Amino acid sequence: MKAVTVYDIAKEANVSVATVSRVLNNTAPVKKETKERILELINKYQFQPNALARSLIKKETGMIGIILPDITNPFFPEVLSGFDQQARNYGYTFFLCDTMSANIDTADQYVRESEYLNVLTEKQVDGIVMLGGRIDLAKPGSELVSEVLEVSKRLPVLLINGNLPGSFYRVAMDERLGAELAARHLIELGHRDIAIVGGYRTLRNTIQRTASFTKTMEQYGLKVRKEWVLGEGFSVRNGEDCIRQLLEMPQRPTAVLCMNDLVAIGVLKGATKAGLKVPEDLSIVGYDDIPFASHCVPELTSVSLKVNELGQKAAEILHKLITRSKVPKTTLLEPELIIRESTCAFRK
Amino acid sequence: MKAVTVYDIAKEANVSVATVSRVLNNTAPVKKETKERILELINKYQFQPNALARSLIKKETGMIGIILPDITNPFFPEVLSGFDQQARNYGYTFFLCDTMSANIDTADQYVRESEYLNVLTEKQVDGIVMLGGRIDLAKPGSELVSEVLEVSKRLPVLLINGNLPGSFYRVAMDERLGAELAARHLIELGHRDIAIVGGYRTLRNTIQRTASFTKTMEQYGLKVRKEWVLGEGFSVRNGEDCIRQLLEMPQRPTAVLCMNDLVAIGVLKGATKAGLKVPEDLSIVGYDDIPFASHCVPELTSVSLKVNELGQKAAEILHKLITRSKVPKTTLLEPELIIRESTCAFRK
DNA sequence: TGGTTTTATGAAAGCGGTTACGGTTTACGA
DNA sequence: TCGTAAACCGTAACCGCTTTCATAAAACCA
Repeated sequence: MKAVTVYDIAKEANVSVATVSRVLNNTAPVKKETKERILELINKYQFQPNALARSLIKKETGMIGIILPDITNPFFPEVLSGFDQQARNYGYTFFLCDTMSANIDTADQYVRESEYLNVLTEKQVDGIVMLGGRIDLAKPGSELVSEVLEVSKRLPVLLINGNLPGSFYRVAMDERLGAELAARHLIELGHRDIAIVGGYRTLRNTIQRTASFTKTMEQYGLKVRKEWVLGEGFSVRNGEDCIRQLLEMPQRPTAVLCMNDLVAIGVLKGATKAGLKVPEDLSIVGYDDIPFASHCVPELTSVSLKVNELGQKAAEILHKLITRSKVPKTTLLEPELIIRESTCAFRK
Repeated sequence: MKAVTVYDIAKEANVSVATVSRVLNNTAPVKKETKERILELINKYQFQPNALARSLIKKETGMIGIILPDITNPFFPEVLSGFDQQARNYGYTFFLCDTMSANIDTADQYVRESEYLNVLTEKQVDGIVMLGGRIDLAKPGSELVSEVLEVSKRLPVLLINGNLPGSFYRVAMDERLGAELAARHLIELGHRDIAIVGGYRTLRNTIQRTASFTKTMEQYGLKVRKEWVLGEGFSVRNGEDCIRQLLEMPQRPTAVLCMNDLVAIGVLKGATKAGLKVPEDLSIVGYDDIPFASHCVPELTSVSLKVNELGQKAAEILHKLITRSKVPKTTLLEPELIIRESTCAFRK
């Protein structure tokens, strides 16, 4: 069944394709009865203009690409949801590009990001959002970075929570503030012995949070023990590993700051299994405030990134970039500490 | 900065665009040295063929649309992940179309599905997957159904877990088997008083599971109390509501089958808060086996839909449809009961 | 060696829209 | 009544690629 085109409509309406196009786009005045005749035919044949042809000449597609490492991590759907809410208002549709589904190693993931960058530009997307993944870890001058830089010359690229300030447009959370809020909260509850677990020691957010947390502690005259800063990863499993290690130490912390909620859940799980009561024996602060944070037992105190808002903001900024509005290189959002049940005052 | 085109390459290589196209697609023999010269230029200018132009004439885009209600529900990312793993092998990129982000009411959602159907066909996607949402609830003959039917005349449409067998291609879990497995498990643990909570009474999966569960019970000479079949929804909140209601009844069940894991988590949460021990005082079986099911305390016994596999299968089938291979109208996958810690033998 | 196939390439016609340009009408004010 | 601006509409070029058709040269075969 061949699809109907503007030519079919034009012929049957006894007008030129130009006129059809004009009523389609409301781009020039058309006589009322002509317009109605055309509209009727459009309706009759359920005519749908071919977006490819239109985009080809208009040089805009209304398509955006989002590259992220793993849609299975609940953090990302939340960002996506916010992004979608906002992007929809601008009429964008987006490609979801998952670079990690199916547990592949990071080298492969590097290739994936690169591949997607290619596919997306070939498909002529209006803009690209990169979220997490290798680009967050990449060093200035690395191959991936220069590739992204190259792409961003051709079309808007926005990093969410990305690294390398200055080189790229990015929207991110104020990591320092988040860690500071967590630190203040625990310190004010009377905790002195606090561990920091999870994350990657080479990742910007982990570094910044750790630094800020330490700094805040120091402002209160407290120290963070080196051996209590541990973990390499963002998974539940990682949290379980960490708490096991911590509980084996001669000196145990009374509170733990986790680099994300999955890790926090792991810690919670591990601690509970080891017979500890949370929060009485151990206070836990998560990070990200994913939806499940409020569904744990006990409900998790967590630094809320207002992730949804992050997504919304990203869509807003990307749209500005696409429409060539002035946009600051970096936009920071303020996190908020959501105090729930997994933290309480330290009791001797 | 204007993008480089086949013409630019052709001119500089002293050949026609046809030849460039031929080396690009390996579609006809080209003299070796000519080919090399062209390849070099392609590399030199980082030439990327415009996919729009190509798709316009080839009548295939390598793009797929996935319409789902709420990416924030962890069930969907898991399907997506599986879908992606497989779709990638075929070279597809996909649009994520969320019809519910931002908590809108269902009427609005109806419009969204319809809108996306339009947008996707205009963008000339090669196929569409519909997953959950209104189409699952729609009655034969309803406006949405006839619309989807109309679309599916033009391009392959695949329903995951969809309703209306016969009318559409669909891949789904064997709901009857899942409920049967859960029933058997609980019955063999000695439970006699079992509640069924969550879901929507008008939804196929809820109906089928309830029927199958009831039937299995009857095979053992047991009955399901009417007042213990309750709940309208798939949220944690809904689970909490249900368990509260159940605990207020004079007769309490000793086990609960939940229509998904979110509901199960709600039940777990509510029961724990009410001072019950899970599983000693109450056995809970979830449904879906989302990743978090294994992260709860206690870890959740759940009917595993092997959701990832569902996604993979969907991609496989959609690809077959796109390439016009023979495909059965309905494909059923077998669920599996994952026994963890939230169920145990009934003790008087 | 002459005929046939295969290789190698270009010219040009699309794919399905949008839009610049130009030519008629019609409307309107003086 | 006439001049000018606005309304209305068609022709044709163009977006960037693929593909058919035709042609010429090279390779193969008897």
